[in-house]
Amino acid sequence: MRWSTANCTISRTMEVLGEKWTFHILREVFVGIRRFDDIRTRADIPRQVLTDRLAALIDRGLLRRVPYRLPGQRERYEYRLTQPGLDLYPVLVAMVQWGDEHLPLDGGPPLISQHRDCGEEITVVLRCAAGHEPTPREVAFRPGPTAQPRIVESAD
Amino acid sequence: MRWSTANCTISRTMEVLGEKWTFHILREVFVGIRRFDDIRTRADIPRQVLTDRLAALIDRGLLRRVPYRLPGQRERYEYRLTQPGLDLYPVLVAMVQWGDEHLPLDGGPPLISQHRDCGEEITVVLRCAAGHEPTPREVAFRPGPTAQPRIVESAD
DNA sequence: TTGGCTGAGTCTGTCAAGCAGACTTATCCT
DNA sequence: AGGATAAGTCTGCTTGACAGACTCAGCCAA
Repeated sequence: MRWSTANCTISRTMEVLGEKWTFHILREVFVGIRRFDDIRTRADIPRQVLTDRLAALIDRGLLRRVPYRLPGQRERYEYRLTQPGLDLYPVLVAMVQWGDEHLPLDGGPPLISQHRDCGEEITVVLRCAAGHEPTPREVAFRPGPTAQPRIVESAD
Repeated sequence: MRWSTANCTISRTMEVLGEKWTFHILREVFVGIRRFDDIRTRADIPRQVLTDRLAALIDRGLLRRVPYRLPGQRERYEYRLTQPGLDLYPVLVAMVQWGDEHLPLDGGPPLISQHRDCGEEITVVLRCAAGHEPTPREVAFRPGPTAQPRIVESAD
């Protein structure tokens, strides 16, 4: 394949999600842990790093700060998912699914995602526009409209 | 929630996939780029880092080294996905899907995944065991069998 | 009204990791 | 013998991760 990957979607996505603690933070927020110290102590993230990552996630529009106030406390902020953040759900579920299969714990998974309405467990499946559900081997990548021919440096 | 995340599947998965260049490398291998220098120049990864990541991915069982020989060249090795590696396909597709939606390029995506048999585009969908296809908001996490009560340090 | 508590940070110094650029190695071809 | 090539290793600089201490704002109780 003679296509550049300079503008690849994976690269652009990893710009936003690619740093070490990002998914840990998103996991916490997804399960309902929204406050700085709760996230920090549960995920065991260094303060500085958490500060930086939260700022980046807000900057990128995946989280937003929402004021809250505990009785007898001053107003503080908690972190909630925006719609773009919520849309990462399939990524999280796919990762958990992979981890539960390939890095299993004795006794079963520590965390299960379920359909709120019926309580049944949730998985991700691959599906093509024609309704088939291919296995990974039945899938291929092809260049899209904005694929760029790769620039090969000429010898000089 | 008073559950520890010390053994969370996301943590265990990120141990394997969480470093900066890992997904870039997997992307290359998924699209059929399997050789050291091809991966390095296309993804623009420092040599040292690529060496380290490939070794880690082999160590974790996501890639394997396969000997090959170009005409008039000595035998070398290329890197191919193992079954656990191939099983990451839904994660990659979910990430690409998210990126194409939330970090779009003018003119459309640079890379499209398609069903090999029918050529139709592939997406991931969330589905529960009862056959529903919930949106992210209709989904919840709950502790599984190996969830551990969180240890809260007592003040002393 | 002073002093302490709490959540959410910032500051500082150390140490590991990322990275670029040069060098190495093994094999093949001419 | 000399050159080409793929796949590395080596060296040194720079950036980021991290722990531990410090800060800051508002609230409360004495």
